[in-house]
Amino acid sequence: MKEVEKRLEDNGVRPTAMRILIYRYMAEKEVALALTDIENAFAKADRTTLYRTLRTFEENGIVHQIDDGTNISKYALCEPGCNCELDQDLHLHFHCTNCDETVCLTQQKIPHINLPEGYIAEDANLVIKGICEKCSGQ
Amino acid sequence: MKEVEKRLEDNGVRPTAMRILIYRYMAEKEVALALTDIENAFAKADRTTLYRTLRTFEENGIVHQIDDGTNISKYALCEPGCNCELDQDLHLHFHCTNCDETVCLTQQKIPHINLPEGYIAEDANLVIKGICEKCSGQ
DNA sequence: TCAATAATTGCACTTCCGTTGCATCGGTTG
DNA sequence: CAACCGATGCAACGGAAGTGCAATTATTGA
Repeated sequence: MKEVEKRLEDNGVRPTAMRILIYRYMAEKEVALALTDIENAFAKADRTTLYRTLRTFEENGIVHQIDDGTNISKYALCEPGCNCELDQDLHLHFHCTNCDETVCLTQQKIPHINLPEGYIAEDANLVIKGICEKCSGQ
Repeated sequence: MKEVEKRLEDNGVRPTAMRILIYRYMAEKEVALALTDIENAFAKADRTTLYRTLRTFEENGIVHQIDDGTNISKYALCEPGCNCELDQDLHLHFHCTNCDETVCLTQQKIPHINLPEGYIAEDANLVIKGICEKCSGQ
C-alpha cells in the first residue's frame, strides 16, 4: 500500500491521509467520478477538500478531468506515465446513457483531424455516448 | 424574411414572434450561443422562455446542443436538412481558448471509431480546443 | 363573433455544482 | 518551543439548469 504514497510523492503531492483515501477510492472504482460521487463515498470529507484535492491531483498529472457531456466534471486516474497534456495521450471516453457511467477507453486514441486554415489545435476531447458493455448484456 | 417562419413551420414549430427573433439572432451570430448570451441580447426576454424555446428547437431538429467543455450548454442552428441524430451528421466543434467562442466545423465529420467488444455507440461528440482563425491572426 | 381550448410566455422559486474567503488544524523546520 | 506553511473545514456566493403556476396569446369550433 506504499505504492499510493509513492505515486503521490513522485508527482510532487504530499501524501496526506485524505489524499491517499481519495486516490485509493478512485483506483478501486474504475469509472470516472464526479465530485459528488466521491463526496457521497466519504461522508466525513468536506466538499471543498475534495475539490481542491482533485485540482491538486490534476495539476500534478495524477488525474485528468473529463467532460462527458453531462455538464458535470468528472475525474479519472491517469495511467502511470501518462501525460495528458501532450497530444499523444488523448484517449477517448465513453458515456453510457443507461447506467450514466463514464469510462476511459485508454486504448482508443483520438484520430488526427485536419482543421481548416487558421485553426490551431491544442487539445481535443472525444466522447462517445451509447451503451456500455455492462449494460448491453455482454 | 418569410424563410424563417417557413423553416420553423416545416419542423413543426409554431413561428411566434419570440421564436423568430431567437432564430434570426442565432443565424446572424455564426457561433454557438449559450442561454445567457441570448438572454443578454434580448433584455426583454425571460430566461425560461429562452430555455424552453431552445429545447423546443432542439427537439424539432432546428438547433443542436453543444458541449464544448466549458460546462455551459451552447446551441447552434442545424444546417438545412441536417439530421443530427443520425451518425452521418456528426460534425466536430472548435472551441477557441482565446475568445471563448465555439463554432461548428460542419465540413469536418467525426471519424468512425472502433469500440471494444460490447460497447454500442449512439452518439459522438468531438471538441477541439485551440486558437480559432480570427484569433490566430488570420 | 364569441366562447372554449391549447400553446406560449413570464415570474418566482428551488436545486445543484463549482468556486472562494477565512479561520483552524497539523506537520515541518529552524 | 516557536514560527511557518500547507492542508482541511466551515460558510457563503454565483451561475446555470430546471420546475410549478399564473397570465397571456393564439387557435379552433360552434
